[in-house]
Amino acid sequence: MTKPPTRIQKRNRAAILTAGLDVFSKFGFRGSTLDQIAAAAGLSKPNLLYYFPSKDAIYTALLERLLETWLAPLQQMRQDGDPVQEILDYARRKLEMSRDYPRESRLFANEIVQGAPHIADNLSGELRALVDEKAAIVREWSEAGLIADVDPHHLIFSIWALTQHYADFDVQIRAVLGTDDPFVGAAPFIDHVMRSVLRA
Amino acid sequence: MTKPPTRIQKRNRAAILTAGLDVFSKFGFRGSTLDQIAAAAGLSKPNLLYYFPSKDAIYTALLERLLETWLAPLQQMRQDGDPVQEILDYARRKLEMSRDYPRESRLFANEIVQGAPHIADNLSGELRALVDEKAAIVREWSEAGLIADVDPHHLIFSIWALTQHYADFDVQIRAVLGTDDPFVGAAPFIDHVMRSVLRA
DNA sequence: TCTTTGTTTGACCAACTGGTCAAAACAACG
DNA sequence: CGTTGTTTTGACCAGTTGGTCAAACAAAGA
Repeated sequence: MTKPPTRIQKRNRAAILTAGLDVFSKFGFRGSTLDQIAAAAGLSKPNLLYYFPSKDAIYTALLERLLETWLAPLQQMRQDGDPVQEILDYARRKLEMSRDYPRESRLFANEIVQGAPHIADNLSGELRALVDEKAAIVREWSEAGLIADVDPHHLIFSIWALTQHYADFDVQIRAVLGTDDPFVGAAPFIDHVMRSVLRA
Repeated sequence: MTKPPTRIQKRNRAAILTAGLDVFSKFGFRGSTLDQIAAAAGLSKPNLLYYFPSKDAIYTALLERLLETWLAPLQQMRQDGDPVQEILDYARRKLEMSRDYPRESRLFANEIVQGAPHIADNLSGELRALVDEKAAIVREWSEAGLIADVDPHHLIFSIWALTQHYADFDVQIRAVLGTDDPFVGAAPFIDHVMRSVLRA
């Protein structure tokens, strides 16, 4: 029987997670220090460790919370509905995620690029199952001649790649474009790409 | 007047750079330790520091060497030549880079995702100039009606995203596909994407 | 008020990290 | 061989890092 969290617990846990997201997404797991996170959360380091047992626990909590929302855009893709529009909408939702949650995107990118040591199970479990399920739907659309004959898995990968790139490689894009907002022009371009690819 | 490197110097410097590439690409700059690199190179830590003055120097040397080869695929794109084929070939070369040099790709990805602290100058300098130059060529092709009317910068970004994704998110792709080789099927898919997008 | 429970902190620790240094070991060459 | 320059190493150091702990401090209910 676990006790309900007090006001202070709620506030401080939230502050720590926000601070952790800030720091971990910028420097990766090993590149981040408890002192940095504590400072960002406005707490002392021992106080931090009063709420979370370890650095790893903060990181893991963040990843778990992230994975929930991370798969939502794909989950919303429905078999009943206009195929092209469904895929276009998925790509749009995914791009919006990159735009609205770039820190989450980079946290995820850091984790994956470094070999996904904390979430390997999830990738070959939950994620794989979801992707396989949706890929089957796309395949049916293909076979029914409703969209072009494309590999469903690679189609999904291409949406991940195209959308996450704008959040993860943010610095590079801004440097090349010379703009402050890396997303300018991205939405119509990706829309055009997906439309072209799906055209039967 | 700098002396020419001895045999031993050549061998050890090369071993250190290889080891550094292995380690840095896996764990990022801060996540890697001199002990790891020394062990991977088969040297003691002080011996490592006999050849390179600091951890930073190894990392910087790697990045510099990398940037040279990293831009080559884009540099090879020529204005005289079939537009669609030139862009297709660029995408193909870029994908081959990801397949043949995944460690380099991840080293680069780690650096960029974490804000490119070591190569920010390069991005807004050399890289931007090259991209702008090639984007101008693509724009001319568009305006001449030789390819579809697409934003040249985003076209280049999409090639980066689509190709690098297979090296950088390697673990995720392998987990979802259940294969050992993340690149299976990637080449024809990307080819199809680019052809569709460029079709006028 | 007193007591209980929850919160915060300063001082501390052991392990690790990047880096130094002097001395030893080795290689090259006359 | 002996000398000279190169390479390697063990011992060491100061700063950082994740984490502990007892004690001080606040909240809140009885």
